[in-house]
Amino acid sequence: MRKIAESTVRRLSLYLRFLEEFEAAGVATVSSEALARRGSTTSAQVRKDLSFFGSFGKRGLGYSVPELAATLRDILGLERRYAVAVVGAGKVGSALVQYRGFPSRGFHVEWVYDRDPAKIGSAWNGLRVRDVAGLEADFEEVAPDIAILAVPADGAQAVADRLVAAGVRAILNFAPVQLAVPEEVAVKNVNMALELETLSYALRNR
Amino acid sequence: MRKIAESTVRRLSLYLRFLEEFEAAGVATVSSEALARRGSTTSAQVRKDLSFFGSFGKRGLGYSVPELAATLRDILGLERRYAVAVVGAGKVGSALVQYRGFPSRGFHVEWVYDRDPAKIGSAWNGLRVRDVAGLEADFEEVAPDIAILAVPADGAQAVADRLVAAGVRAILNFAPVQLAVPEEVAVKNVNMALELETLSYALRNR
DNA sequence: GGATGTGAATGTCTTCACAGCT
DNA sequence: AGCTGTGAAGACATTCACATCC
Repeated sequence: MRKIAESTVRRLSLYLRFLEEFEAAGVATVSSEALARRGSTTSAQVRKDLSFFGSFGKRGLGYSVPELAATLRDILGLERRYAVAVVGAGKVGSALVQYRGFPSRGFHVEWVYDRDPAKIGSAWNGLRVRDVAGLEADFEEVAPDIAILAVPADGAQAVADRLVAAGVRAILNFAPVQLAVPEEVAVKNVNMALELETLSYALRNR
Repeated sequence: MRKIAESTVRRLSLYLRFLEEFEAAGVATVSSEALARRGSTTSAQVRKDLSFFGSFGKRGLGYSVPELAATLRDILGLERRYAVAVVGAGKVGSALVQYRGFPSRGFHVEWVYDRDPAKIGSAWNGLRVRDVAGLEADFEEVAPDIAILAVPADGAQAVADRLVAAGVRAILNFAPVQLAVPEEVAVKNVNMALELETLSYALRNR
């Protein structure tokens, strides 16, 4: 398949959200124009984004809401279940473990790790916090599909190395460091200070 | 000033981080090539990013680490202090209130709001959780420079409207909704489910 | 009639490559 | 000699505009 831009994938993900809203509101079909308005983009952008993957609409009519939603779920790989491990049982980890938006989209946190003996063994939203030292042993049979890294900056690379060695192929990284990983591993960084800094720049230049 | 791409601003923010690391390590000058390696980009990209704002290096030598760091702080508007309000005292709000990376970069959380009477009045990291109903009154004299919106999706737009009316010009939005705000207000969205979905897509297509 | 799907045009971002300064 | 700063080229993304189909 031709390489698809990250920005396109993000928009598809947004479109799916809007479609789910339309579906909940009982709307049966939707035009590229309506989707565009909802996501502050243009109808041409919507159609172009979809056209990379096929043609899913009916001319003169628009798109069937449930059909397009199913198609997008398929494109994004959301028809399946993902087992997720959260490493780092601090405040960020805590927020992620009980984040409501995850299970409904197929992301299920099944492991929580920390290295602090005071936290290990405690129950978190029905999950026992495990010792990060046992990570490799735990993943011997089943590794998580996705690991969420929510440890302090200084330990992040070491944990990432171990996750990769244990078979993890996707990491959502909350630590403010640039992880070095083999190219077959997908990494997405979320850096809150950096987001605030882009706001700072925006404030200054308007 | 010419309009600068968001991607450029994000990279500048990263470069600043790397410069601070170099500074801590006692490195006095750095080449565009060294910065590029650190941030997995190219030396041409680094130089081009900087060139939008001026010329800060010495040919044959590179950039003075402390000087370039100061320049970037200036460009990003980080030489000043930002007063931040967090609205929504759930797990995400909690993580943000005590996030270590903020104060060192000039972002100071000074207000925390919720609408749950059980939470209002409790102390959070030295801050009293306030009733969101009193937001307008609290901001009459001084409004926060930046508001972080960490409330559930259904209440987010209403709170955003009130924040804007109260004078807030920048919002970091954690609610999974597309906020409608006047164009003079800067909004950055952080959507964790969406990040996982881009990982899902990446996993599927490799 | 009305909205899609898509080449072509335009606009934006990144990379190249080298003149010019230290 | 080494590395910056920058026009020009190239790659990529968005928008236009219209033929096509329901």
